[in-house]
Amino acid sequence: MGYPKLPSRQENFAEWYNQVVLRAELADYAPVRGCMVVRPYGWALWENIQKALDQRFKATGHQNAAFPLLIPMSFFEREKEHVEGFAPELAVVTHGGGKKLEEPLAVRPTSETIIGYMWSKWIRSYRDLPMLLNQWGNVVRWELRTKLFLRTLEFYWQEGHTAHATREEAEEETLRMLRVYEDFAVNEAAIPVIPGQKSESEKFAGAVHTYTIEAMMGDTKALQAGTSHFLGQNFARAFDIQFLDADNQLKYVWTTSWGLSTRFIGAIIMVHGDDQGLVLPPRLAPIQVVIVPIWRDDAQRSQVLEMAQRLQRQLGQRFRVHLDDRDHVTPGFKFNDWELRGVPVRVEIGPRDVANQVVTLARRDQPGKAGRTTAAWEGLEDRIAALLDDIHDSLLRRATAFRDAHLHRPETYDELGQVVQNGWALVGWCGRAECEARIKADFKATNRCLPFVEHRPTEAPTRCIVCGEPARHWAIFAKAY
RNA sequence: CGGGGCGUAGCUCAGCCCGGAUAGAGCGCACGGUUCGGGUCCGUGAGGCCGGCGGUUCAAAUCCGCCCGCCCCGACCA
Repeated sequence: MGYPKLPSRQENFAEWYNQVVLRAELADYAPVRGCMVVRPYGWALWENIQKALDQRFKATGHQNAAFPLLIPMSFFEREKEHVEGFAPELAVVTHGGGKKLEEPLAVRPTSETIIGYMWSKWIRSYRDLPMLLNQWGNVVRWELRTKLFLRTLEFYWQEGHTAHATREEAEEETLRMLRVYEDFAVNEAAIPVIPGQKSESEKFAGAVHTYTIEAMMGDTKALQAGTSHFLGQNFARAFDIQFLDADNQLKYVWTTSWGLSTRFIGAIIMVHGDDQGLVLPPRLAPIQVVIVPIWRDDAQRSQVLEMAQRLQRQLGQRFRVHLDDRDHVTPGFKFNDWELRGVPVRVEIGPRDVANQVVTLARRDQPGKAGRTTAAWEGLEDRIAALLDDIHDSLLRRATAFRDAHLHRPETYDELGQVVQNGWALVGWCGRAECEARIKADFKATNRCLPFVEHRPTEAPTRCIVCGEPARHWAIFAKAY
């Protein structure tokens, strides 16, 4: 009978997710609780994410660097809110080389402190600014409840860190990078996101304010898919990062940080996946085109394989192509297998196709007969290029329609409670933490963000959905990962 | 850390209540053949310290105690 079917997304979304990750061989559980191994297919996806982001970071003037994994414990105590936020989830090295260390070392949960420390040595003059750095690396946060990709004790990410001479410049940078994330999410991952500002209670520990891109998963829960923080002078003061400005005055720098992690892979899975498994956005898919040859006997086998290999070479010039020439599994098995792995386009070639100088194209976003067409060898590359773009567009359209269909504007507190059971609520909010806390306590929904202007109603909000006092913001409340 | 559940083959599980001899099934894996346009079929085979430690007993996967680990729900979170 082969493999058991995946649980459907409808019946058990959480289990569907786990099974997809494991069976598509994106990742596996590591021997330590809460840690994961990213398998080659998952890592290839991450590498494509890295490329797409890194290119954007370079284009906006950033350089990559690498700061160490181990940070003196005392660094975390220099910024009050930062230590309060991160102390509970620090992993600490107390011994080295068989001896107890004089000062324990924290395994970085994020690198503001060590980078701040280094900057205090490097930055002397306004001519040294802006300092625009990024690092690709891993961090450790001792989370209590973990889930593959979404929340693991160790995760991979990029963290950008910048220092500026003025507040305005730093604020601009914070928003610029949020928009870079938005552009990446939409144009590479086909994930529609709502950019916005985090409330006081949801912002990063040590930030003046935090911006986020929020994405709706297939079960309507929200996922913070990327964040950008304006850190003000908090870390500059904590680490004494001062520069001599053009006016000969000694000033503290203004800093930012922004990050996007392997969690984003979880977003890709949960936004696009279907009951057959993964559906990867074409621009990030490790394999964009898989060729499945079909034959009956040895004569057909050699004929079809030869053509399949030619196609592989030809298409390989423009796309990431894989030829599945395994001869111990049937074509039907391969169809299911590659659908599970989310490959956007499948090229089937059998004896009939060879005779007619055509192939059968199957698009992953439309499983079954609906997504199948016949295409001539002539001009196949252009045909596939157009198909990949079309798949990207339709994934984005589908995800946007889904999100909009589940983004509601409840009028009453009770309605809010209803709506967040299966969607997001866009409501007026007075800005007080008590009201946020009450929604969380009553409905398990949190304040995801105060959406930017293009994502809020044109009119001003009237009353806070909770207390009825005059509203100061439009806010999105939702259950979240 | 509080509440609930579960640890037997790579995976999913049966056996445990009511102790008994070489511990089973399906899938997966290996080999041979067959098949190949939607998860082929048949045969042969490999694979287990029954989570760990201790106790009860002539005898423990099975009964008792302690420990460890995992999953789900809460508190915490990229």
